[in-house]
Formats: sequence, C-alpha cells, structure tokens
Amino acid sequence: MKQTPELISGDCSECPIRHRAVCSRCEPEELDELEQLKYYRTYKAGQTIAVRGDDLTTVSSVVTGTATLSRVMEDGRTQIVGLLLPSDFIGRPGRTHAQYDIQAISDVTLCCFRRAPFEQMVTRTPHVSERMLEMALDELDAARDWMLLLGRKTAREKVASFLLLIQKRSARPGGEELGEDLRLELPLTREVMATYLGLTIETVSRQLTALRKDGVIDVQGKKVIVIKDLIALMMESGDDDDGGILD
Amino acid sequence: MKQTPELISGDCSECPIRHRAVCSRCEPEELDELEQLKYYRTYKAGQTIAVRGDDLTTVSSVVTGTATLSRVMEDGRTQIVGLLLPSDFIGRPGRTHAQYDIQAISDVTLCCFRRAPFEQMVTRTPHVSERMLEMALDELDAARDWMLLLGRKTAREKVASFLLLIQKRSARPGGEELGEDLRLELPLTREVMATYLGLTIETVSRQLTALRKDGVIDVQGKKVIVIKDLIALMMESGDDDDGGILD
DNA sequence: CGCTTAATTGACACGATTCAAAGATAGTGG
DNA sequence: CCACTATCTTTGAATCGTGTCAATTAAGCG
Repeated sequence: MKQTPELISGDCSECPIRHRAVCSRCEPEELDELEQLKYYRTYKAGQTIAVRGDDLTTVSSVVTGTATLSRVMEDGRTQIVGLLLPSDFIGRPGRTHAQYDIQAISDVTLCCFRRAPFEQMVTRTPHVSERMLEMALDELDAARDWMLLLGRKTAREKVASFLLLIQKRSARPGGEELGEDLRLELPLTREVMATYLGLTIETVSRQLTALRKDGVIDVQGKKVIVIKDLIALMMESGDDDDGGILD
Repeated sequence: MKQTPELISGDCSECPIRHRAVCSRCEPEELDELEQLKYYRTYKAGQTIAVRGDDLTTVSSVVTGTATLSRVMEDGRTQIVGLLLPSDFIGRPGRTHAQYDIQAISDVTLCCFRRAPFEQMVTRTPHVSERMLEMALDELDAARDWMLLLGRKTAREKVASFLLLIQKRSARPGGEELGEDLRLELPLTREVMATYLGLTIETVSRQLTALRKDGVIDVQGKKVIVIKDLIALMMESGDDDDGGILD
C-alpha cells in the first residue's frame, strides 16, 4: 500500500479537481469563502469512510483516489451502486444520514466541509447549487445506464461494458485517439468488479478468460488489461451508440 | 381506454401537484411567471412521449397519470429505468436530447414549458433550482436502490419489492395505518412489471402465483392485488429496514 | 524464497429464461 | 345480453446461464 503522499496545497486554484468539482463554477471570491471552510482528510485503501445510517456531519469532494458506494442486504449480498472518482461529491443537502456504505478502494483524499456552513454557503452561491444539480443529473444518467446493465445484460456483456467504462474514465483527454491508451490499470480486485456488475468473482474471472481466448483483450497479471480489439469489445458490450446524444 | 377527462384549471394554486413539483417552493410572484409559460399536453395510454435522441424542445412535469423511462438495446432487450408519477419532472437543464424512451402507460397530462425560457427562469429563481436538485437526488437514491434489486435480488424478492413500492406510492397520506389500504390497483401490465424488474413476464406471473399460494397476497383479476400479510411481504422483499434514515 | 491472498478452473446445482400451449379477461358487435 | 375475438396471463417442460462449492494455480510481498 505504498503510495507517494500527494501533497495538496491549501490553495483551491491549484486543486486537481478545480475544474470539475462542485466548486468549478465559482468566482474567486466564492472560492475564498470555500477555502476557509474546507479541510482535507485521507483514508487508506480498504478503509471504511461511512456506513449506512451514519450521521453525516460533513460533506466532501473526492480529490484523489477511488471509493465505492454500496448497498448491503441483511444476508450479506452486496451491490456497488456508484463509483466515486476524483471530483465526485459525497453527501447531499438536507440529508443528515448516510444512505450507503462508502469505502476507499485506493488511498483517498477528501476535501471536506462541515455540513451546516456548507449548506448556508450553497444557498447563497447559485454557482455551487447549479453545479451540484448538473452533477446529480449526470450521476442519475449513469445510474440508469447501469440499471440496464444489471437488469438485462449477460455476464460477458457486463464485463465488456465494465472494461469500456474504465477505459473511458482513465483516458487522458487528447492523445489517446492515437490508439495506445488501451492498457488499463485496474485499481480494482475481481471482487469489486463482481460487486459492481451484479456477478460473482468466478463469473467475472471466467468472462475475462473467455474474452482473452477470443483475442479481444489481454490479461497481464492481476491488475493490467490490454484491449487488443476495441471495436470487438464495444460489440461485446451490447451498447448501441449514443445516437449523437452528447450534449 | 376510457377515462374521464380531468379538467385542469390554468390556475397553479389549484394544481394537484402544487406542493410536490419543481414549483412547490415558489412564491406567488414566481408562480405567476411560470403560469405564463406553461401549457398542458395530454397523451393516451400506450402513446410514446419521446424516444431516445429526440430533440427536447420542452421540459415538463407529470400532472396526472403514469409514464415510464426506459432504455432499449439493439436486439430489443428493454429495461425500465424510472417510473414517472405525478409531480415527477421530465427533461433537464443543459441537455437538448432525450436520454431515454418515455411512454405513457396510463393517460397522462403534462405541464410543459419551452426549454429556453424555463432555463432562464430557473437561473433567476433559486426556489426552482433548489427543488430540482432535491428531486434529482431523491431520484438518484431511488435509482440506486433499484440497482440493488436488479443486481442482487431473486425473482421472488423483486416481485415482493415491487408490490411494496406500489403500495407505498399509492398510499393515501394518513389513514392507511388503519390497515386496509392494502388493495393495490395496478395500472401496469405484467409486461411493464417484468420490464421494470429485469425479469420475463412468465417469471413475474409465477412469482405472483407463488406468493398467492403462500397466503401473502391475493390476486383478483388482472389488475387488483390485495396484500394479505404485509409483514410477510416485507420479509420476502429482502429489504432491511432503513436504519432510521428518514430525513 | 516461502507465505498469504487473490484469481482461475472444474463439476454440479439451481433459478430464470425460452418455447409452447391452454386459460382468463376485457372489449366489440350482433 | 351473449358470443366472439384479441390480448393478456398462467402453466408446463426443457434448456441455458450463472451461482455454489471445492480444488488448484498464480501473483505479490515480506
């Protein structure tokens, strides 16, 4: 679990998620206000950030690392219902208790705000609430796409869709259309994949093997997957194109 | 498909969804402004309201009736990703194309606004955008709960959960703790149920039969289901309680 | 280099789907 | 008012995909 401790300056203008988080639309003076409220908190990989029912005294943005949102049934069956990546927001106005379990799956840094002052701030600064609405609606779309996957896709389609999701999210903007950003470094175990896809570990493993044998991907060790045939993988995922809906 | 045409006055203060829709927090003068923009549009049961990719020139609130949001795969597999009930909102700021197919499953009346003027209005009236954020986050929670259902629940649990969902939503506020609002009039065919639950029609039918044979429910004709044992049904649904998270 | 944990593979079981047919229901017209 | 018809629902039998349980292999770390 060694990881270079990423030193994060207190200066919001230097923040790696400056342009995407809830604060992305803020004017300099609004940023100043946020800057006074915020503080950082870090979690190690595997650590629990919150469990369902917890009193949420803070809200936060993910600055670095990855966390999962999940729901657990009484008998232990678990479904990951969201992946929290840098710039994603944790908590919501008007809700004092956590609805989901939140776990760090890599080392995570959060930019935290005490809830009450943050909520006051939000009502005063439309730039924050506008951005929060936009982010919430994006998450809603993502959740609904995932519902299609969970409800209707086969195991093979699920795994293919997952690899494409990771590929899209880890793509460095600009440059990868040259073709060779198709090497995925998964920060995730098979268990996390399975829990996200509504499958078992064994099934995920079998589907990866099958895709490898069919020449679509290459599996190198536990954490690296190379997409050998992106077009084929897209076909396997069962997704149609977006019909030109990329507002 | 006969249905008494519900005459809806143009007066927002008389509106059946006045207290729950995006406009619920508006001051009288804000309502006046909305009133000038709005117009009603009706759809018959079964009619398509929008298909994925459509140019959305309007946004709207459901006033009466029920509609579904769904995603369809190329080969026809379909998943309903949301139920639109009175007060639910259709469309989103900053998005010009429909992301989902929208279909009326009963006769539906929408309160419509042309998109551009509505968006301008929203930026000026925080009461609307606040409410939209709240509603979006509620929908997100509902979507995530549904992900647990789709990913991890058995067919029997899915059907039980569905009946409880309908029961909760059709419960008249106050009064049903006397016990006998447990007669559900489903406006839905088995097909809609199946498409919502990620199952086939046959499986839904079998599970309803099984629940009936076990004395949990009673099925009267196609559209009426009586919950004979609510506690048992809750057990069957696989949901734990909410841990006291009812903000 | 060995040890611990994660991942893979295999055999089998079970639940849900598929395909097919019969039964019930609601709407229509005589 | 009843028969007729189209549609929806239920039921049955066989199949297929994924889960379960168990054993083996590989990877990563001290």
